[in-house]
Amino acid sequence: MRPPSGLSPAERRRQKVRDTILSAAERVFANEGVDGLSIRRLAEDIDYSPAAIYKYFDSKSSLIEELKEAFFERLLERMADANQADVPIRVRARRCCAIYIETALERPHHYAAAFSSVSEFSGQNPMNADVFSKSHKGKAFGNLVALVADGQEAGVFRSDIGAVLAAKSVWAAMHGLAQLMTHMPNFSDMILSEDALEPQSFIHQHVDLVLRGLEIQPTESH
Amino acid sequence: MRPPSGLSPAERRRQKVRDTILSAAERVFANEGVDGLSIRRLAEDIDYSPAAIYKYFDSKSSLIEELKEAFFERLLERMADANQADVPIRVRARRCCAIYIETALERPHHYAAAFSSVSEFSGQNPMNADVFSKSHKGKAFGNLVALVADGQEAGVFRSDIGAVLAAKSVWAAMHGLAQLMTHMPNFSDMILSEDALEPQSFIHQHVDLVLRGLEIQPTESH
DNA sequence: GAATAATTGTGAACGTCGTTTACTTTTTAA
DNA sequence: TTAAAAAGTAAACGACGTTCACAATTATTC
Repeated sequence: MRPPSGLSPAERRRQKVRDTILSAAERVFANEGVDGLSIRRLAEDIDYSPAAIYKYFDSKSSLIEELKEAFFERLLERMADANQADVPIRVRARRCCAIYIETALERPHHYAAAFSSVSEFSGQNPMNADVFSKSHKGKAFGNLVALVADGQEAGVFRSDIGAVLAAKSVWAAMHGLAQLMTHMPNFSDMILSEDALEPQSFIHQHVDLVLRGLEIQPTESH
Repeated sequence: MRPPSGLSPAERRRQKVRDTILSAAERVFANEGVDGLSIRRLAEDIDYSPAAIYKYFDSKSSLIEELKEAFFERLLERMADANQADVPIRVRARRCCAIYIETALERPHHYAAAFSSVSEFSGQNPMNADVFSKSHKGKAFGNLVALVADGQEAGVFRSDIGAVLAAKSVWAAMHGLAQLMTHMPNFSDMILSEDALEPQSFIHQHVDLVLRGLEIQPTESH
């Protein structure tokens, strides 16, 4: 019934409005974060009434959820690019970790929002693991686990720790630096003032220190 | 003029009301976080009008600031306790790191709030470093730097990285795990389900992995 | 084509919030 | 006792997310 393009004109028109809303939200959110983004302001920006937004999104939080997912899609792509099979595992791992932090720093508000709510894990719903592994965030973590497993098989990484657990440690270490650099004004400043080191160099040093803890024969830093 | 106790009756009465507000806020905040804490609700809890709170605190955020500072005071104490000079540096460092994460996990909302706002560092105000080093958070970091320096002098930690930079790496790594465990429902769940490891054991493994990267002669894990 | 149904958009309202203002009551100081 | 300062309040302001009843538009069916 529908033309080969797959979308009816009505559906296309709807998508267009949806995208207008999303990109207006993206613009505000990237600059001012979740506090600067209000449905009413968004509506004014795109010349709609506030109520109109609710024909396209269930709630403000679900709108933001889409922004976050788009960010993690980008993050996943960038990490996949950095993970070329023909380069040594040690280098590959370092590149992936560094690109993770750098991407987070490019969009600090997105990254912060993704880890903003404290989970109240009252009842453990077993489905959560599934929805996680299908999100971009989950896929990025899956790639990291595979990377660690590769390194273990190659005899470069310690095998006395499970690949999943090791990946979690690495992730946590990278996440922590990204979070601190975006959330603490002093943190990056202190780096420059007291130690005369570029932020990027510090990222690499951090990545190196953490991965060194995972490697069997630690490389002498050069 | 004033009695030896140092505080006039009026001042004591004022302190008492202030404490009433603070402890009511603490109770709500610890259980429900910043979203559950509203000035109006707080006022109702302690049978005052909302406007009354503003005779004791400039704003909601400055009230929360006090809750956070109290938490970091506690954190500082706990880390100082774990840092006994007579125990080997390797163990001391591991204990300090573990207690940091565990304390964060005990009060996830406090910990999250302390790192919730993304800094917009438009103009770098040079005073920030000073106010930081005088906060409990800053003092805790100062202790960590001293700990790292100790280890370097003892020939246990690598000296090719500045003590401040190394301390930042370690802090970031610990912070990351605390943050992920409190913010991601899956994270701790996955640990148990897929790897059958207690959260506490995972914390120690993480600490060990990171500190291993800082040590000259990596200890074989036992 | 006209009639019907579904979708899209709106203004006004509800209940929430942090905060301020003008005012009264209580406590302190002279 | 009287003047000044502090503590406490009701009411309002402006902003927020969200819902509801309703008008306008578009799509579907006879």
